[in-house]
Amino acid sequence: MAGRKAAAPDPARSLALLWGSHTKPGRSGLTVRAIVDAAIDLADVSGLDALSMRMVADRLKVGTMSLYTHVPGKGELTDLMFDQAYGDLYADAEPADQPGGWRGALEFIARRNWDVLSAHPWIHDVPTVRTALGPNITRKYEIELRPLDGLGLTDVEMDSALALVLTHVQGTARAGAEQLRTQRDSGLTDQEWWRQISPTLTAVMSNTHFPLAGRVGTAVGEHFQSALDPAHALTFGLTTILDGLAQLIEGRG
Amino acid sequence: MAGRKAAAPDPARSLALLWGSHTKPGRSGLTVRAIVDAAIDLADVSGLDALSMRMVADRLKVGTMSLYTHVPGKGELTDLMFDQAYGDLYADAEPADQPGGWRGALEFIARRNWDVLSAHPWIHDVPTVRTALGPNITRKYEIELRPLDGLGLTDVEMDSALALVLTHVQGTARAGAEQLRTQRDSGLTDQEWWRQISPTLTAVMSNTHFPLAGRVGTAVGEHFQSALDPAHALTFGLTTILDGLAQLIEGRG
DNA sequence: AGAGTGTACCGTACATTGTACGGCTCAGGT
DNA sequence: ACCTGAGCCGTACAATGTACGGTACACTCT
Repeated sequence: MAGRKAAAPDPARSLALLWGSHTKPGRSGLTVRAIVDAAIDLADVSGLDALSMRMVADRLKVGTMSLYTHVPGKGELTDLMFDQAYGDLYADAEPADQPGGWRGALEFIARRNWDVLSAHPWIHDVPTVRTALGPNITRKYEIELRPLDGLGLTDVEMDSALALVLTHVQGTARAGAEQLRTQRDSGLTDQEWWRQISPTLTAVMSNTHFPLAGRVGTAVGEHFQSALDPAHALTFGLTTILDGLAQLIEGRG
Repeated sequence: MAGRKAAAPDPARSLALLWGSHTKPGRSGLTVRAIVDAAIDLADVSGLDALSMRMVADRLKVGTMSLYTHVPGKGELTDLMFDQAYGDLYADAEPADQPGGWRGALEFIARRNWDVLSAHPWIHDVPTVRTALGPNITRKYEIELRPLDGLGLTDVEMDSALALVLTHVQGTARAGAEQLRTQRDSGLTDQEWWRQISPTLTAVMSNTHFPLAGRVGTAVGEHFQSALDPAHALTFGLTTILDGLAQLIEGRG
C-alpha cells in the first residue's frame, strides 16, 4: 500500500457510521450510502487493491477529497462495504426454516455465504476480526446461531460449530477467487497454463521424482480439468464436517 | 498497490528460479538465496505489504535496482519466499512415521503447518494457486499424501481430504494472524478494546436486540477472554473433520 | 433583506510504492 | 591493452491515500 499509511480505522468512528442512518444528503447529493454502493460496485469488478478513492469519486462525479467529508478514510470505507455486502443475505429465507434440521440449515448457511463471497470476492481482503460489529453482521450471527440452539450443545460449542463451517466456506471460496483472478490476469485457463509450463517443469525436476504427488496430481487434474475444483472442495468438506458434527450432537442428544 | 502494476509473475521464469541452484554470487556477493532470506526476515516482522524492494536492498546494502538483476520483480520474489518458507517443514520427522495411524499423521500435518503459518504470517497474503510448484512445496505434497495412501480412498479423495485439513488450518491461522496484527496495530488487547467500544455499542444498538447473539457472544468472550481463540478453533475443527473422515474411511476399509 | 457562520466540497501537495530506462564499472577473454 | 557482456545502480515516473488550506453554498439571526 502506498501513500500515508492508511491509518488503522478508528473503532468508535466506524461504529457510529455503521449504525448510523446514512441518509442525510449533502448539498451535492453525496451520501455515505452512495459512496459505499459505488465502492462495492467497483470492487466487485476490480478487487480491493485496485479500488482507489479517486475511482470512487470519479464514479460519483465529485472531487476526490469530498469523500472524506462523509467517510474518515479507506479503512472505514471497507468496514462499511463489508457490512453492507451482507445486507440481504437472509432477506427472503432463514436457515432455521429450511428442511433437514440443523444439517439442512447449515448447508443453507454454507451455500448463502458461498454466494456472497462469489459475488464480492474482495471480502477476502477485508481485515475483519474486530470490525465485524455492524448491524448486518450482527443480525447474520443471530440468525445463523438459531438452528444450533436447543440441540444440547453449549454456547461455546454452538459458536465453534458455526465458525468451523464458515471458515471452511471462506477458505474454499478464497481459493476459488484466487483461481479466477489468476485466470483473468494471465488470460490463460488452468489447462492452457499447464500445457505451457509442463515441458519446463518436467525438464527442471527430471532428476528428482515424486511418485505419489505425480499420481494423485494427475488424477485430480484429469478429473476436474484443473488443479482444484472449489465447488467440489466445498461439498466434500461440508459433508465431512457435518458428519463430524453429527457425532458431537448425537453424543449430547 | 502503487507504482507499475506489479505485473503478474512470469510462470516459466518463476519455475526456473524456483528449481535453480541460487548459488552463483555476483560481484558484490549478491545471491537469489540471500535476497529471499532477507525478504523473509523483513516480512516476518512487518508483513508483506510493508515489505518493499527498497527495504530488502537496504538490508543487503546494495542499490534497489540491483535486486532486479537476480529477481524479475516482487511477484516472483514472493513466490520464492513462499517455497522457501516450507523448506524444512518435515526435515526432522515425517507424518507417516507418527503414531496414531492416518489420524495421528493428519494431526501432525496440521500442527506443523500451523507452526509455519504462525512463524510467517505473510504467507496468507501470497497468491498461491498456480505458483505452488517449487521443489519444497512439491515435496511437501508428496510427504503429506503418504499417510493417506492405502486406506481405500481414491486418488481424488486423498487430495480432497488433505486439502480439507490444510484449508482448515490456513483459515484458523489466518484469523489468528489478523487478531495479532490488529492488537499490535492498535496497541489494545481484545479486552481493552472491548471495554473501550462497549458503551458506544450498547448505546447505538439500544433499540434492536439480538438475544442469541448476545448470549453466545458473551459466553465465548468470558470463556476465552476474546471474541475468538484460534488454538481452540484449530483443535475443535480438526477433531470434527477427522471424525468425519473416519466415517468415510471406515466405509471403504 | 443583509450579514454572519458552519459545513460541504475540492485543488494541490507530498511521501511512498514498483519498476523502466539508460549509464557506469568491473571481470575475464582475446 | 582492449573489448565485451553482465552486475550494479541513480534517476524518473505513474499511482496511491490523505493532510492542508481554501472556496462556496445553505442556513440562522438580526
